[in-house]
Amino acid sequence: MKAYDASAFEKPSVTVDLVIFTVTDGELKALLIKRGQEPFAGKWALPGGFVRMDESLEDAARRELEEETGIDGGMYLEQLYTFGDPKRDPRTRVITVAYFALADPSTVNARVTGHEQITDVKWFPAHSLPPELAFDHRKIIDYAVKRLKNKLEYTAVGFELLPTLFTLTELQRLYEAILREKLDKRNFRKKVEAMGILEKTSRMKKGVHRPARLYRFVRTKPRSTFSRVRFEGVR
Amino acid sequence: MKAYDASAFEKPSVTVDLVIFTVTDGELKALLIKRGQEPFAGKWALPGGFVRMDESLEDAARRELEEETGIDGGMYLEQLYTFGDPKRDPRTRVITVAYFALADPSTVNARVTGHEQITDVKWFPAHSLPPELAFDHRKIIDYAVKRLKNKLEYTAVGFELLPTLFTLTELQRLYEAILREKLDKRNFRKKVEAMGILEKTSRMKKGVHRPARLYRFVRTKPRSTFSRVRFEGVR
DNA sequence: ACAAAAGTGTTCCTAATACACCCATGA
DNA sequence: TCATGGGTGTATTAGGAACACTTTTGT
Repeated sequence: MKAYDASAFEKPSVTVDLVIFTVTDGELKALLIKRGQEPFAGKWALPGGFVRMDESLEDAARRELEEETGIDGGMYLEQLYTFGDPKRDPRTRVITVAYFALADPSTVNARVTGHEQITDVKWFPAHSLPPELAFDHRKIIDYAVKRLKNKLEYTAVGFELLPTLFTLTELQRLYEAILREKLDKRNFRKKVEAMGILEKTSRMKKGVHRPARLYRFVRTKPRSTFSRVRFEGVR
Repeated sequence: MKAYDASAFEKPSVTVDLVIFTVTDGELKALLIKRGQEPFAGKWALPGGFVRMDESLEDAARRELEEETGIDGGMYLEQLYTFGDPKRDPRTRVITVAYFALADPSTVNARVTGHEQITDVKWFPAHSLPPELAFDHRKIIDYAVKRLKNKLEYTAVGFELLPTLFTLTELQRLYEAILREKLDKRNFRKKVEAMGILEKTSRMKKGVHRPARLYRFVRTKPRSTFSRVRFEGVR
Protein backbone atom coordinates (compact mmCIF):
# COMPACT_ATOMS: atom_id res chain seq x y z
CA MET A 1 0.00 0.00 0.00
CA LYS A 2 0.75 3.63 -0.33
CA ALA A 3 1.15 3.68 3.39
CA TYR A 4 4.49 1.91 3.32
CA ASP A 5 7.54 4.02 3.67
CA ALA A 6 8.36 4.97 0.13
CA SER A 7 12.04 5.27 0.85
CA ALA A 8 12.17 1.61 1.82
CA PHE A 9 11.82 0.64 -1.81
CA GLU A 10 14.38 0.76 -4.50
CA LYS A 11 13.02 3.04 -7.16
CA PRO A 12 12.92 2.64 -10.91
CA SER A 13 13.87 5.47 -13.24
CA VAL A 14 11.05 7.10 -15.12
CA THR A 15 11.36 8.58 -18.57
CA VAL A 16 9.04 9.97 -21.19
CA ASP A 17 9.43 8.92 -24.79
CA LEU A 18 7.88 10.77 -27.68
CA VAL A 19 6.49 9.56 -30.93
CA ILE A 20 6.39 12.76 -32.95
CA PHE A 21 4.38 12.40 -36.11
CA THR A 22 4.14 14.55 -39.16
CA VAL A 23 2.95 13.94 -42.69
CA THR A 24 5.12 14.96 -45.60
CA ASP A 25 5.38 13.68 -49.15
CA GLY A 26 2.17 11.77 -48.66
CA GLU A 27 3.66 9.70 -45.89
CA LEU A 28 3.26 9.48 -42.15
CA LYS A 29 6.63 10.09 -40.55
CA ALA A 30 8.06 9.79 -37.09
CA LEU A 31 11.04 11.68 -35.73
CA LEU A 32 13.95 9.56 -34.54
CA ILE A 33 17.31 10.42 -33.07
CA LYS A 34 20.52 8.53 -33.46
CA ARG A 35 22.10 7.59 -30.18
CA GLY A 36 25.73 8.44 -29.60
CA GLN A 37 26.07 6.41 -26.45
CA GLU A 38 25.57 2.97 -25.02
CA PRO A 39 23.32 1.23 -24.77
CA PHE A 40 22.22 1.06 -28.37
CA ALA A 41 24.89 3.48 -29.54
CA GLY A 42 24.47 4.16 -33.25
CA LYS A 43 20.88 2.94 -33.17
CA TRP A 44 17.85 5.08 -33.87
CA ALA A 45 15.58 5.80 -30.96
CA LEU A 46 12.64 7.91 -29.89
CA PRO A 47 13.40 11.28 -28.41
CA GLY A 48 12.77 11.35 -24.72
CA GLY A 49 14.38 11.72 -21.36
CA PHE A 50 14.10 11.52 -17.62
CA VAL A 51 11.18 13.01 -15.80
CA ARG A 52 12.34 15.62 -13.33
CA MET A 53 11.14 15.57 -9.78
CA ASP A 54 9.19 18.80 -10.01
CA GLU A 55 7.49 18.48 -13.37
CA SER A 56 4.40 16.58 -14.43
CA LEU A 57 4.63 13.86 -17.05
CA GLU A 58 3.09 16.08 -19.68
CA ASP A 59 5.45 18.91 -18.77
CA ALA A 60 8.36 16.55 -19.19
CA ALA A 61 7.04 15.41 -22.55
CA ARG A 62 6.52 18.95 -23.73
CA ARG A 63 9.96 19.97 -22.56
CA GLU A 64 11.60 17.14 -24.49
CA LEU A 65 9.41 17.94 -27.45
CA GLU A 66 10.62 21.50 -27.56
CA GLU A 67 14.22 20.53 -27.08
CA GLU A 68 14.01 18.05 -29.91
CA THR A 69 11.88 19.82 -32.48
CA GLY A 70 12.29 23.48 -31.68
CA ILE A 71 8.55 23.89 -31.39
CA ASP A 72 7.50 25.79 -28.35
CA GLY A 73 4.38 24.29 -26.88
CA GLY A 74 0.90 24.23 -28.29
CA MET A 75 1.52 21.08 -30.23
CA TYR A 76 -0.97 18.28 -29.87
CA LEU A 77 0.27 15.87 -27.26
CA GLU A 78 -1.40 12.82 -25.81
CA GLN A 79 -0.34 10.15 -23.39
CA LEU A 80 -0.10 6.83 -25.15
CA TYR A 81 0.84 4.05 -22.80
CA THR A 82 3.34 3.23 -20.11
CA PHE A 83 5.88 0.57 -20.86
CA GLY A 84 7.41 -1.09 -17.85
CA ASP A 85 8.95 -4.39 -18.77
CA PRO A 86 11.80 -4.91 -16.27
CA LYS A 87 14.19 -5.81 -19.07
CA ARG A 88 13.33 -3.08 -21.54
CA ASP A 89 16.46 -1.16 -20.63
CA PRO A 90 19.51 -3.41 -20.36
CA ARG A 91 21.21 -1.27 -17.71
CA THR A 92 18.65 -0.68 -15.07
CA ARG A 93 14.95 -0.54 -14.45
CA VAL A 94 13.43 2.21 -16.54
CA ILE A 95 9.71 2.73 -16.85
CA THR A 96 8.75 4.95 -19.72
CA VAL A 97 5.58 6.89 -20.27
CA ALA A 98 5.09 7.19 -24.00
CA TYR A 99 3.40 10.18 -25.58
CA PHE A 100 2.55 10.91 -29.14
CA ALA A 101 2.65 14.35 -30.68
CA LEU A 102 1.36 15.75 -33.93
CA ALA A 103 3.41 18.34 -35.73
CA ASP A 104 2.38 20.53 -38.60
CA PRO A 105 5.35 19.99 -40.95
CA SER A 106 5.59 23.68 -41.77
CA THR A 107 6.43 24.53 -38.17
CA VAL A 108 8.80 21.73 -37.43
CA ASN A 109 12.45 22.29 -37.46
CA ALA A 110 14.07 19.12 -36.27
CA ARG A 111 17.56 19.67 -35.02
CA VAL A 112 20.20 18.48 -32.67
CA THR A 113 20.36 20.85 -29.74
CA GLY A 114 22.41 20.58 -26.64
CA HIS A 115 22.46 16.82 -26.60
CA GLU A 116 25.98 15.72 -27.37
CA GLN A 117 24.72 12.18 -27.10
CA ILE A 118 22.63 12.59 -30.22
CA THR A 119 24.51 12.28 -33.46
CA ASP A 120 21.63 12.68 -35.88
CA VAL A 121 17.93 13.52 -36.11
CA LYS A 122 15.72 12.35 -38.93
CA TRP A 123 12.14 11.81 -40.01
CA PHE A 124 11.40 8.21 -40.95
CA PRO A 125 8.34 6.93 -42.76
CA ALA A 126 6.32 5.19 -40.06
CA HIS A 127 6.04 2.17 -42.30
CA SER A 128 9.68 1.81 -43.16
CA LEU A 129 11.56 2.36 -39.97
CA PRO A 130 15.16 1.34 -39.46
CA PRO A 131 15.19 -2.40 -38.81
CA GLU A 132 16.87 -2.10 -35.44
CA LEU A 133 15.53 0.46 -33.07
CA ALA A 134 16.80 1.02 -29.55
CA PHE A 135 14.98 -0.43 -26.57
CA ASP A 136 11.35 -1.39 -27.22
CA HIS A 137 10.86 1.66 -29.36
CA ARG A 138 9.54 -0.21 -32.36
CA LYS A 139 6.73 -1.54 -30.23
CA ILE A 140 5.99 1.95 -28.98
CA ILE A 141 5.87 3.39 -32.48
CA ASP A 142 3.65 0.62 -33.77
CA TYR A 143 1.30 1.23 -30.90
CA ALA A 144 1.28 4.96 -31.60
CA VAL A 145 0.50 4.42 -35.27
CA LYS A 146 -2.40 2.21 -34.35
CA ARG A 147 -3.73 4.77 -31.93
CA LEU A 148 -3.36 7.61 -34.40
CA LYS A 149 -5.23 5.74 -37.12
CA ASN A 150 -7.96 4.90 -34.72
CA LYS A 151 -8.19 8.40 -33.34
CA LEU A 152 -8.45 9.82 -36.82
CA GLU A 153 -11.68 7.99 -37.35
CA TYR A 154 -13.61 9.55 -34.56
CA THR A 155 -11.93 12.84 -33.72
CA ALA A 156 -10.69 15.90 -35.52
CA VAL A 157 -7.12 15.20 -34.56
CA GLY A 158 -5.94 15.25 -38.15
CA PHE A 159 -6.06 19.01 -38.34
CA GLU A 160 -3.09 19.20 -36.04
CA LEU A 161 -0.94 18.01 -38.90
CA LEU A 162 -1.92 20.77 -41.30
CA PRO A 163 -1.18 24.47 -41.43
CA THR A 164 -3.96 26.88 -40.44
CA LEU A 165 -5.29 27.13 -43.95
CA PHE A 166 -5.63 24.06 -46.10
CA THR A 167 -7.63 22.73 -49.00
CA LEU A 168 -9.99 19.80 -48.78
CA THR A 169 -7.76 17.81 -51.07
CA GLU A 170 -4.81 18.40 -48.78
CA LEU A 171 -6.91 17.19 -45.87
CA GLN A 172 -7.94 14.13 -47.81
CA ARG A 173 -4.35 13.33 -48.77
CA LEU A 174 -3.44 13.60 -45.11
CA TYR A 175 -6.07 11.07 -44.13
CA GLU A 176 -5.08 8.78 -46.96
CA ALA A 177 -1.44 8.95 -45.92
CA ILE A 178 -2.19 7.95 -42.36
CA LEU A 179 -4.85 5.37 -43.07
CA ARG A 180 -2.95 4.05 -46.08
CA GLU A 181 -6.02 3.72 -48.21
CA LYS A 182 -7.64 5.75 -50.93
CA LEU A 183 -10.78 7.61 -49.96
CA ASP A 184 -13.66 8.68 -52.14
CA LYS A 185 -13.52 12.40 -52.75
CA ARG A 186 -17.27 13.04 -52.58
CA ASN A 187 -17.88 10.95 -49.50
CA PHE A 188 -14.85 12.35 -47.77
CA ARG A 189 -16.07 15.88 -48.26
CA LYS A 190 -19.54 15.01 -47.09
CA LYS A 191 -18.17 13.47 -43.91
CA VAL A 192 -15.79 16.19 -43.09
CA GLU A 193 -18.38 18.88 -43.72
CA ALA A 194 -20.88 16.98 -41.59
CA MET A 195 -18.42 17.23 -38.75
CA GLY A 196 -19.06 20.93 -38.66
CA ILE A 197 -15.50 21.85 -37.85
CA LEU A 198 -14.52 23.38 -41.14
CA GLU A 199 -14.77 27.07 -41.83
CA LYS A 200 -14.75 28.14 -45.43
CA THR A 201 -12.45 31.11 -45.87
CA SER A 202 -12.56 33.55 -48.73
CA ARG A 203 -9.05 32.69 -49.73
CA MET A 204 -8.10 30.37 -52.54
CA LYS A 205 -4.99 28.38 -53.10
CA LYS A 206 -3.62 28.95 -56.59
CA GLY A 207 -2.01 26.10 -58.35
CA VAL A 208 -1.40 25.10 -61.88
CA HIS A 209 -5.07 24.26 -62.29
CA ARG A 210 -8.34 25.41 -60.87
CA PRO A 211 -7.73 27.18 -57.56
CA ALA A 212 -8.89 25.35 -54.46
CA ARG A 213 -10.75 26.91 -51.61
CA LEU A 214 -8.89 27.23 -48.37
CA TYR A 215 -10.50 26.11 -45.14
CA ARG A 216 -9.75 26.71 -41.53
CA PHE A 217 -10.28 24.29 -38.69
CA VAL A 218 -12.63 25.59 -36.03
CA ARG A 219 -13.08 23.89 -32.71
CA THR A 220 -16.82 23.93 -32.20
CA LYS A 221 -18.55 23.76 -28.86
CA PRO A 222 -18.88 20.18 -27.75
CA ARG A 223 -21.45 18.46 -29.93
CA SER A 224 -22.91 15.19 -28.84
CA THR A 225 -22.96 13.87 -32.37
CA PHE A 226 -19.46 14.91 -33.11
CA SER A 227 -17.64 11.86 -31.89
CA ARG A 228 -19.80 9.60 -33.96
CA VAL A 229 -18.60 10.81 -37.29
CA ARG A 230 -16.24 8.18 -38.52
CA PHE A 231 -14.03 7.73 -41.49
CA GLU A 232 -14.15 4.00 -41.65
CA GLY A 233 -14.96 2.77 -45.06
CA VAL A 234 -15.07 6.11 -46.80
CA ARG A 235 -13.98 4.66 -50.05
CA MET B 1 18.26 11.44 -23.24
CA LYS B 2 18.38 7.89 -22.15
CA ALA B 3 22.10 8.15 -22.46
CA TYR B 4 22.52 10.18 -19.29
CA ASP B 5 23.61 8.31 -16.26
CA ALA B 6 20.37 7.19 -14.71
CA SER B 7 21.81 7.27 -11.24
CA ALA B 8 22.50 10.99 -11.57
CA PHE B 9 18.80 11.70 -11.28
CA GLU B 10 16.66 11.59 -8.23
CA LYS B 11 14.00 9.01 -8.89
CA PRO B 12 10.29 9.15 -8.28
CA SER B 13 8.43 6.26 -6.70
CA VAL B 14 6.19 4.27 -8.99
CA THR B 15 2.99 2.60 -7.90
CA VAL B 16 0.11 0.84 -9.56
CA ASP B 17 -3.44 1.67 -8.55
CA LEU B 18 -6.39 -0.51 -9.36
CA VAL B 19 -9.94 0.36 -10.17
CA ILE B 20 -11.66 -2.96 -9.64
CA PHE B 21 -15.17 -3.00 -11.02
CA THR B 22 -18.02 -5.33 -10.51
CA VAL B 23 -21.75 -5.07 -11.03
CA THR B 24 -24.12 -6.09 -8.26
CA ASP B 25 -27.66 -5.03 -7.42
CA GLY B 26 -27.92 -3.40 -10.82
CA GLU B 27 -25.11 -1.01 -10.03
CA LEU B 28 -21.54 -0.57 -11.16
CA LYS B 29 -19.31 -0.79 -8.12
CA ALA B 30 -15.65 -0.16 -7.41
CA LEU B 31 -13.60 -1.68 -4.63
CA LEU B 32 -12.07 0.76 -2.18
CA ILE B 33 -9.94 0.29 0.89
CA LYS B 34 -9.89 2.42 4.00
CA ARG B 35 -6.45 3.72 4.83
CA GLY B 36 -5.11 3.20 8.32
CA GLN B 37 -2.12 5.46 7.91
CA GLU B 38 -1.14 8.96 6.90
CA PRO B 39 -1.43 10.52 4.49
CA PHE B 40 -5.19 10.35 4.11
CA ALA B 41 -5.64 8.09 7.14
CA GLY B 42 -9.27 7.13 7.49
CA LYS B 43 -9.98 8.02 3.87
CA TRP B 44 -11.05 5.60 1.20
CA ALA B 45 -8.56 4.88 -1.55
CA LEU B 46 -7.91 2.61 -4.47
CA PRO B 47 -6.03 -0.58 -3.80
CA GLY B 48 -2.51 -0.45 -5.12
CA GLY B 49 1.10 -0.47 -4.18
CA PHE B 50 4.68 -0.04 -5.21
CA VAL B 51 6.05 -1.64 -8.30
CA ARG B 52 8.91 -3.97 -7.46
CA MET B 53 12.15 -3.79 -9.35
CA ASP B 54 11.82 -7.17 -10.98
CA GLU B 55 8.18 -7.23 -12.00
CA SER B 56 6.40 -5.68 -14.95
CA LEU B 57 3.65 -3.13 -14.41
CA GLU B 58 0.98 -5.64 -15.23
CA ASP B 59 2.54 -8.19 -12.91
CA ALA B 60 2.50 -5.62 -10.16
CA ALA B 61 -1.13 -4.84 -10.87
CA ARG B 62 -2.09 -8.49 -10.87
CA ARG B 63 -0.21 -9.14 -7.66
CA GLU B 64 -2.01 -6.31 -5.91
CA LEU B 65 -5.27 -7.48 -7.39
CA GLU B 66 -4.85 -10.92 -5.92
CA GLU B 67 -3.76 -9.62 -2.57
CA GLU B 68 -6.76 -7.35 -2.39
CA THR B 69 -9.54 -9.48 -3.81
CA GLY B 70 -8.39 -13.04 -3.30
CA ILE B 71 -8.80 -13.78 -6.98
CA ASP B 72 -5.88 -15.59 -8.48
CA GLY B 73 -5.17 -14.24 -11.93
CA GLY B 74 -7.21 -14.54 -15.06
CA MET B 75 -9.24 -11.46 -14.31
CA TYR B 76 -9.58 -8.88 -17.04
CA LEU B 77 -6.98 -6.20 -16.52
CA GLU B 78 -6.16 -3.20 -18.65
CA GLN B 79 -3.81 -0.30 -18.27
CA LEU B 80 -5.76 2.90 -17.93
CA TYR B 81 -3.52 5.92 -17.67
CA THR B 82 -0.48 7.12 -15.81
CA PHE B 83 -0.95 9.93 -13.35
CA GLY B 84 2.13 11.91 -12.56
CA ASP B 85 1.25 15.27 -11.10
CA PRO B 86 4.19 16.18 -8.83
CA LYS B 87 1.82 17.09 -6.01
CA ARG B 88 -0.53 14.13 -6.19
CA ASP B 89 1.12 12.56 -3.17
CA PRO B 90 1.79 15.08 -0.41
CA ARG B 91 4.87 13.28 0.88
CA THR B 92 7.03 12.64 -2.10
CA ARG B 93 6.95 12.24 -5.83
CA VAL B 94 4.84 9.24 -6.71
CA ILE B 95 3.88 8.38 -10.24
CA THR B 96 1.07 5.89 -10.46
CA VAL B 97 0.10 3.66 -13.33
CA ALA B 98 -3.63 3.07 -13.06
CA TYR B 99 -5.24 -0.16 -14.19
CA PHE B 100 -8.81 -1.20 -14.29
CA ALA B 101 -10.02 -4.71 -13.62
CA LEU B 102 -13.33 -6.43 -14.15
CA ALA B 103 -14.49 -8.96 -11.61
CA ASP B 104 -17.33 -11.40 -11.90
CA PRO B 105 -19.12 -10.76 -8.59
CA SER B 106 -19.57 -14.47 -7.88
CA THR B 107 -15.83 -15.01 -7.70
CA VAL B 108 -14.86 -11.97 -5.74
CA ASN B 109 -14.15 -12.22 -2.12
CA ALA B 110 -12.93 -8.84 -0.99
CA ARG B 111 -11.00 -9.03 2.21
CA VAL B 112 -8.32 -7.48 4.27
CA THR B 113 -5.23 -9.61 4.05
CA GLY B 114 -1.83 -8.94 5.40
CA HIS B 115 -2.10 -5.20 5.15
CA GLU B 116 -2.31 -3.85 8.67
CA GLN B 117 -2.54 -0.43 7.12
CA ILE B 118 -5.97 -1.20 5.71
CA THR B 119 -8.80 -0.93 8.14
CA ASP B 120 -11.69 -1.75 5.82
CA VAL B 121 -12.52 -2.93 2.31
CA LYS B 122 -15.80 -2.16 0.60
CA TRP B 123 -17.58 -1.99 -2.72
CA PHE B 124 -18.96 1.45 -3.52
CA PRO B 125 -21.39 2.35 -6.27
CA ALA B 126 -19.27 4.08 -8.87
CA HIS B 127 -21.76 6.91 -8.95
CA SER B 128 -21.95 7.55 -5.26
CA LEU B 129 -18.43 7.35 -3.97
CA PRO B 130 -17.36 8.72 -0.61
CA PRO B 131 -17.04 12.47 -0.96
CA GLU B 132 -13.39 12.55 0.04
CA LEU B 133 -11.09 10.05 -1.57
CA ALA B 134 -7.36 9.83 -0.96
CA PHE B 135 -4.89 11.32 -3.41
CA ASP B 136 -6.31 11.90 -6.91
CA HIS B 137 -8.24 8.68 -6.76
CA ARG B 138 -11.57 10.24 -7.58
CA LYS B 139 -10.14 11.47 -10.86
CA ILE B 140 -8.77 8.02 -11.57
CA ILE B 141 -12.08 6.33 -10.90
CA ASP B 142 -14.00 8.82 -13.03
CA TYR B 143 -11.59 8.21 -15.85
CA ALA B 144 -11.96 4.46 -15.46
CA VAL B 145 -15.74 4.67 -15.54
CA LYS B 146 -15.58 6.69 -18.73
CA ARG B 147 -13.23 4.20 -20.30
CA LEU B 148 -15.34 1.23 -19.26
CA LYS B 149 -18.50 2.75 -20.70
CA ASN B 150 -16.73 3.51 -23.90
CA LYS B 151 -15.12 0.10 -24.13
CA LEU B 152 -18.45 -1.58 -23.61
CA GLU B 153 -19.71 -0.05 -26.81
CA TYR B 154 -17.20 -1.60 -29.12
CA THR B 155 -15.82 -4.67 -27.41
CA ALA B 156 -17.11 -7.73 -25.63
CA VAL B 157 -15.56 -6.67 -22.37
CA GLY B 158 -18.88 -6.86 -20.53
CA PHE B 159 -18.76 -10.61 -20.33
CA GLU B 160 -15.93 -10.39 -17.85
CA LEU B 161 -18.44 -9.22 -15.29
CA LEU B 162 -20.76 -12.19 -15.58
CA PRO B 163 -20.47 -15.83 -14.56
CA THR B 164 -19.83 -18.41 -17.27
CA LEU B 165 -23.51 -19.00 -17.90
CA PHE B 166 -25.91 -16.10 -18.06
CA THR B 167 -29.22 -15.13 -19.56
CA LEU B 168 -29.65 -12.40 -22.12
CA THR B 169 -31.64 -10.37 -19.66
CA GLU B 170 -28.82 -10.57 -17.17
CA LEU B 171 -26.45 -9.36 -19.85
CA GLN B 172 -28.77 -6.52 -20.71
CA ARG B 173 -29.12 -5.50 -17.07
CA LEU B 174 -25.34 -5.42 -16.86
CA TYR B 175 -25.07 -3.08 -19.80
CA GLU B 176 -27.83 -0.91 -18.46
CA ALA B 177 -26.14 -0.70 -15.08
CA ILE B 178 -22.86 0.46 -16.56
CA LEU B 179 -24.27 2.77 -19.21
CA ARG B 180 -26.95 4.04 -16.87
CA GLU B 181 -29.64 3.98 -19.49
CA LYS B 182 -32.44 1.65 -20.43
CA LEU B 183 -31.90 -0.40 -23.55
CA ASP B 184 -34.49 -1.82 -25.89
CA LYS B 185 -34.75 -5.56 -25.39
CA ARG B 186 -35.23 -6.46 -29.06
CA ASN B 187 -32.47 -4.26 -30.37
CA PHE B 188 -30.12 -5.32 -27.64
CA ARG B 189 -30.56 -8.97 -28.48
CA LYS B 190 -30.13 -8.34 -32.17
CA LYS B 191 -26.88 -6.49 -31.56
CA VAL B 192 -25.44 -8.94 -29.17
CA GLU B 193 -26.31 -11.87 -31.39
CA ALA B 194 -24.83 -10.06 -34.38
CA MET B 195 -21.56 -9.93 -32.48
CA GLY B 196 -21.32 -13.67 -32.85
CA ILE B 197 -19.79 -14.22 -29.46
CA LEU B 198 -22.72 -15.88 -27.75
CA GLU B 199 -23.15 -19.60 -27.58
CA LYS B 200 -26.62 -20.89 -26.80
CA THR B 201 -26.41 -23.67 -24.25
CA SER B 202 -29.07 -26.28 -23.66
CA ARG B 203 -29.47 -25.17 -20.09
CA MET B 204 -32.22 -22.96 -18.80
CA LYS B 205 -32.40 -20.76 -15.79
CA LYS B 206 -35.52 -21.43 -13.77
CA GLY B 207 -37.21 -18.58 -12.06
CA VAL B 208 -40.64 -17.74 -10.92
CA HIS B 209 -41.71 -17.15 -14.50
CA ARG B 210 -40.82 -18.46 -17.91
CA PRO B 211 -37.34 -20.04 -17.77
CA ALA B 212 -34.62 -18.16 -19.61
CA ARG B 213 -32.03 -19.72 -21.84
CA LEU B 214 -28.49 -19.67 -20.58
CA TYR B 215 -25.72 -18.49 -22.86
CA ARG B 216 -21.99 -18.80 -22.74
CA PHE B 217 -19.48 -16.24 -23.98
CA VAL B 218 -17.20 -17.57 -26.69
CA ARG B 219 -14.15 -15.69 -27.83
CA THR B 220 -14.32 -16.02 -31.58
CA LYS B 221 -11.33 -15.80 -33.86
CA PRO B 222 -10.57 -12.18 -34.65
CA ARG B 223 -13.31 -10.85 -36.90
CA SER B 224 -12.73 -7.67 -38.78
CA THR B 225 -16.30 -6.57 -38.38
CA PHE B 226 -16.38 -7.31 -34.73
CA SER B 227 -15.09 -4.05 -33.45
CA ARG B 228 -17.69 -2.14 -35.36
CA VAL B 229 -20.62 -3.47 -33.40
CA ARG B 230 -21.60 -0.73 -31.04
CA PHE B 231 -24.14 -0.28 -28.36
CA GLU B 232 -24.62 3.42 -28.69
CA GLY B 233 -28.21 4.34 -28.78
CA VAL B 234 -29.61 0.85 -28.47
CA ARG B 235 -32.73 2.16 -26.91
C1' DA C 1 -56.71 -17.61 -15.36
C1' DC C 2 -53.47 -14.36 -14.61
C1' DA C 3 -49.20 -12.06 -13.61
C1' DA C 4 -44.68 -11.58 -15.09
C1' DA C 5 -40.66 -12.20 -17.62
C1' DA C 6 -38.95 -14.53 -22.07
C1' DG C 7 -38.79 -14.20 -26.58
C1' DT C 8 -39.42 -12.54 -31.46
C1' DG C 9 -40.46 -9.48 -36.43
C1' DT C 10 -41.39 -5.33 -39.02
C1' DT C 11 -41.34 -0.57 -40.39
C1' DC C 12 -38.97 3.66 -40.56
C1' DC C 13 -35.19 6.44 -41.13
C1' DT C 14 -30.55 7.90 -41.22
C1' DA C 15 -26.02 7.30 -42.67
C1' DA C 16 -22.66 4.80 -45.55
C1' DT C 17 -21.42 3.56 -50.06
C1' DA C 18 -20.81 3.64 -54.92
C1' DC C 19 -20.71 6.08 -58.81
C1' DA C 20 -20.22 10.24 -63.10
C1' DC C 21 -20.27 14.50 -64.62
C1' DC C 22 -19.36 19.74 -64.95
C1' DC C 23 -16.10 23.69 -63.64
C1' DA C 24 -12.18 26.84 -63.53
C1' DT C 25 -7.70 27.58 -64.46
C1' DG C 26 -2.79 27.76 -66.65
C1' DA C 27 -0.14 26.35 -70.25
C1' DT D 1 -8.38 23.97 -76.46
C1' DC D 2 -7.05 20.72 -73.56
C1' DA D 3 -5.20 18.60 -69.54
C1' DT D 4 -5.69 18.62 -64.75
C1' DG D 5 -7.31 18.81 -60.35
C1' DG D 6 -11.57 21.24 -58.03
C1' DG D 7 -16.05 20.68 -57.03
C1' DT D 8 -20.90 18.68 -56.70
C1' DG D 9 -25.67 15.27 -56.66
C1' DT D 10 -28.16 10.95 -56.56
C1' DA D 11 -29.61 6.19 -56.18
C1' DT D 12 -28.81 2.07 -53.46
C1' DT D 13 -28.03 -0.33 -49.38
C1' DA D 14 -27.12 -1.49 -44.61
C1' DG D 15 -27.62 -0.65 -40.04
C1' DG D 16 -29.75 1.81 -36.07
C1' DA D 17 -33.99 3.03 -33.82
C1' DA D 18 -38.67 2.67 -32.60
C1' DC D 19 -42.30 -0.07 -31.63
C1' DA D 20 -46.21 -4.48 -29.94
C1' DC D 21 -47.49 -8.81 -29.55
C1' DT D 22 -47.11 -14.01 -28.41
C1' DT D 23 -45.10 -17.62 -25.35
C1' DT D 24 -44.05 -19.99 -21.23
C1' DT D 25 -43.99 -20.74 -16.71
C1' DG D 26 -45.39 -20.63 -11.43
C1' DT D 27 -48.93 -19.57 -8.44
